[in-house]
Amino acid sequence: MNNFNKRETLRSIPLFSELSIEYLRKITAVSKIEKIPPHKIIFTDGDFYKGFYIQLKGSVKIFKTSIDGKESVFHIIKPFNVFADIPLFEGNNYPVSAQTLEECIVLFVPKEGFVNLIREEPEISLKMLAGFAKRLKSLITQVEDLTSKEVKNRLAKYLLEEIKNNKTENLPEPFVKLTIPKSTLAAYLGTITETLSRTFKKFQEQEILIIKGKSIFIKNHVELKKLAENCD
Amino acid sequence: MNNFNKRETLRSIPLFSELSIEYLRKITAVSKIEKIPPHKIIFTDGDFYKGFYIQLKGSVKIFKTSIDGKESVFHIIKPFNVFADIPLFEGNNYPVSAQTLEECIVLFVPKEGFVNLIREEPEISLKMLAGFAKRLKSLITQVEDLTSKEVKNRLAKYLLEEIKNNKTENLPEPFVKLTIPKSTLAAYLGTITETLSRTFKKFQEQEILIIKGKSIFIKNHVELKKLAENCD
DNA sequence: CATCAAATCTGACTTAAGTCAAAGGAATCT
DNA sequence: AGATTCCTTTGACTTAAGTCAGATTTGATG
Repeated sequence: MNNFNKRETLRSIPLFSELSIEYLRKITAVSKIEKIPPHKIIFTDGDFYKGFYIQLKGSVKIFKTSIDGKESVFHIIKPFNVFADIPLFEGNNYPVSAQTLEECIVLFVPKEGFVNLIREEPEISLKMLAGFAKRLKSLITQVEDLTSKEVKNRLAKYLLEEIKNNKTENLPEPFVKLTIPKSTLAAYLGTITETLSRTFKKFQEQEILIIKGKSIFIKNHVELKKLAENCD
Repeated sequence: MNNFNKRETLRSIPLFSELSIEYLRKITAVSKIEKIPPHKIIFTDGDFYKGFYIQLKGSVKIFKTSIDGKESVFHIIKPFNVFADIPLFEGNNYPVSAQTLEECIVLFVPKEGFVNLIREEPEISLKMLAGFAKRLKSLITQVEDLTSKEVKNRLAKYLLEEIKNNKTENLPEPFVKLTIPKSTLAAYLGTITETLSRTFKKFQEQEILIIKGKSIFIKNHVELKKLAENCD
């Protein structure tokens, strides 16, 4: 499908990179490359668990909606990251929901037999443990930020991370292109759209940044860094 | 040391329960049972990583202190749980701090060679993956609660969980004995002592519970459940 | 390109929860 | 026991951020 040769693709995924040909074949035999349209729900919190995904193109929102309709966003999945792997080891249902933010290409790996594969190929479990460890750290940071920082600090931190991801930090004027809707960003920062909008406005008034459409140009990198570290 | 025979103790820890005698011996050879006095810092965020711990007796607070002195509590470790295992797979330093809340007995396992052991005994990595998966879920819930619930809801939820843990839920009057100081509970709920104190007061005024010293008697279990689910 | 719907912004208002300061209570130690 | 220190509670005040309602912009679609 598309430009995605399956064998080649699997090789380039860190999780599988050191797998023997034999096991690689086993996985290609059962896994499926899927193209998913934008804004499509991939699975919902509580659905029966079928398997996990490896993101190849586009981004996916991992979230949960509470009884009263409030949405919490835990992760924005970018290419080559794995998602929905927790239930391989805990529980029989998806603990969260996933929705594409744009058109996505993913590799779906059904759970059947995968745990046995892990048992046989210790390198995979070490890679998975490393992946889990990384995510645990990121969630710890998220909890810490939610309890000890204000929205302006969390937004500043997010923007700095995006600048790093896009490698524009050393430009005279670093910038960020918003790839997710503001409503999703708000939920990811643990707030609502109105508050996010007001925070952006404040930043513009203080001449920290300028917004043009989906692009945000950083005017005062130093001040943004101060805000991200909570020393304002 | 004490009533803790090392071999016996290791057997009773889920993580190691299915280990062959040979490996059990390897671990007992390097691991150490330690008695730690109350309120002692075991390690601090940023310290060079030496190994992980298995809680045998007492409870330990896993936390982080921000630049401006605010404390976030991520976990209260109870017996037979593992802590400080993340850096085995990610980074060279402890990402959080740990402090005993009372006198504790722990088993310390130095990192040296442990990762190799995992490589050789796939059952251990599966157990660790399961442990990580469980903690990821708990942190996801924590993030969700912090973003979508108020202090009263989070406190109600905590109390219900404690009732379950102490198995007093089916008594005519369920109760909880606070094993941690209120300041720690406040940080765990993502708030401060003053707010926690006021919330307890409100609950008493609404006759949901009665506090006598360190004991909390639940008068209105139904109402507490409603609060925990955010339908008040 | 005109129209509709969705996303975003703005203003007025409310409120949960934080800050600061001070008073009780409980625990610990000679 | 008495004193010191720590923990918890209470009151008065401030503020960040949520709610609600309406305006504006943007994007999609025929």
